[in-house]
Amino acid sequence: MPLISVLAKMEMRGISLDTDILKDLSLRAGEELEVLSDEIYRLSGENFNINSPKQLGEILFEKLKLPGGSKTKTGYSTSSNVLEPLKDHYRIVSLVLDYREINKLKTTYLDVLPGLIDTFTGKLHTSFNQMITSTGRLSSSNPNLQNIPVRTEFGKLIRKAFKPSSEENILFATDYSQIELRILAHYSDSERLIKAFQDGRDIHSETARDIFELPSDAVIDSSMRRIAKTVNFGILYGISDFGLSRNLGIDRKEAKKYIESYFFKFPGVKDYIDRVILEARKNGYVTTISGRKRHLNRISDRNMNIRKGEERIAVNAPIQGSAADIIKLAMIQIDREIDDRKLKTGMVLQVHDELIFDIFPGEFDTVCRIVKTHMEKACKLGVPLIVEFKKGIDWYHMESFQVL
DNA sequence: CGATCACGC
DNA sequence: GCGTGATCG
Repeated sequence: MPLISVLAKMEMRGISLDTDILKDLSLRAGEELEVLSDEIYRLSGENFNINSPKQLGEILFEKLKLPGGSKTKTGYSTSSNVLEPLKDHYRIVSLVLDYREINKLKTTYLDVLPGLIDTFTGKLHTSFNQMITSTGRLSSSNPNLQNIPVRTEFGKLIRKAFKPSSEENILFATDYSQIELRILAHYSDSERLIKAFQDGRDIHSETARDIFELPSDAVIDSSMRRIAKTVNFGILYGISDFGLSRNLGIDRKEAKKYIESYFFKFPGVKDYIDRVILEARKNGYVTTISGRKRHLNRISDRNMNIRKGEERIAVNAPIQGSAADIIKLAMIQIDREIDDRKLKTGMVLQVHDELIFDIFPGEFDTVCRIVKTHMEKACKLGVPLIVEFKKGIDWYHMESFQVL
């Protein structure tokens, strides 16, 4: 059951892009960048290239003597992880972060996407690559439509330009809820994790209760939930205290406490991690739910950094790769049923755990059922697979709804 | 062309 | 953990 024809159809179908919206946003971004750069130059007492990490580092950490200091071999690190903690104390840092964000959006999306519209079809056609990633995920390029901004409000506005193929059509988006953590629950057979998913609980709040040792009815504030969410992601990525401390902006010792506390509360997860690493050492590879292999030739390397890196891959690859397997199966089955029923609705994008459709008038309810069924039944795990639904007149104005 | 940075999951 | 892409030097 090949996926390739599904991808080919998605690529050929393309997606409609309203270039007027992007042109307007680009203009606004340009004006904002002008204001920001003028102010950055004024505060630093000279003009320089803000886009050059080297020049920026010298201005911030040598000329203005901001605390923080060096990091990389090429000089000072100016990554958002370094700048973020400084932004409330130094206005220039806050301006630089704003500049970075807007400049990124302008140069990567606003000014590029309009030029990639196919002159013949009038649409944007990405390439979905099946042979690139080491885990079995797809990748998308020219343009990459798997990294369209969603996090910041200005970035999210870009999604207003992505529209269905006609005024009558509707964009429909479905995504797997916490698929990777559910796969972890499945593989680890962790009682706590499985119970939480079976009861339909908020998994990050649940984790917060566990690692902070709070009663089950305790109210979880946003900062505790944020920490728990980062810990959960860390677990999926094969976590190190170093990585977690960097992500949370705390010291390693504290990060280590969170991890230990997590493993104490979720012993099944700890066992799974140990098990999959042993499996990798024995076989030289790990596998996904459908049997895809990820080879790990350096899992027993003498160099600890290399070894630990391979171990993180051994933990993450089966989880990330199984999620990719599952959504691919769903895509094939959805495509077949849409085809069998001679519907005009088409799949337009896949974003790892998410599918986006261009729905034709009159087909809405049918397509919702088809997509829900095939996504939720693509694979039987020890926990339910849950899919969430949104619809809208463009990729920005998406409203959640239930499919019964 | 490697390094750095930032966007997504 | 997995990607793509812009920019610098």
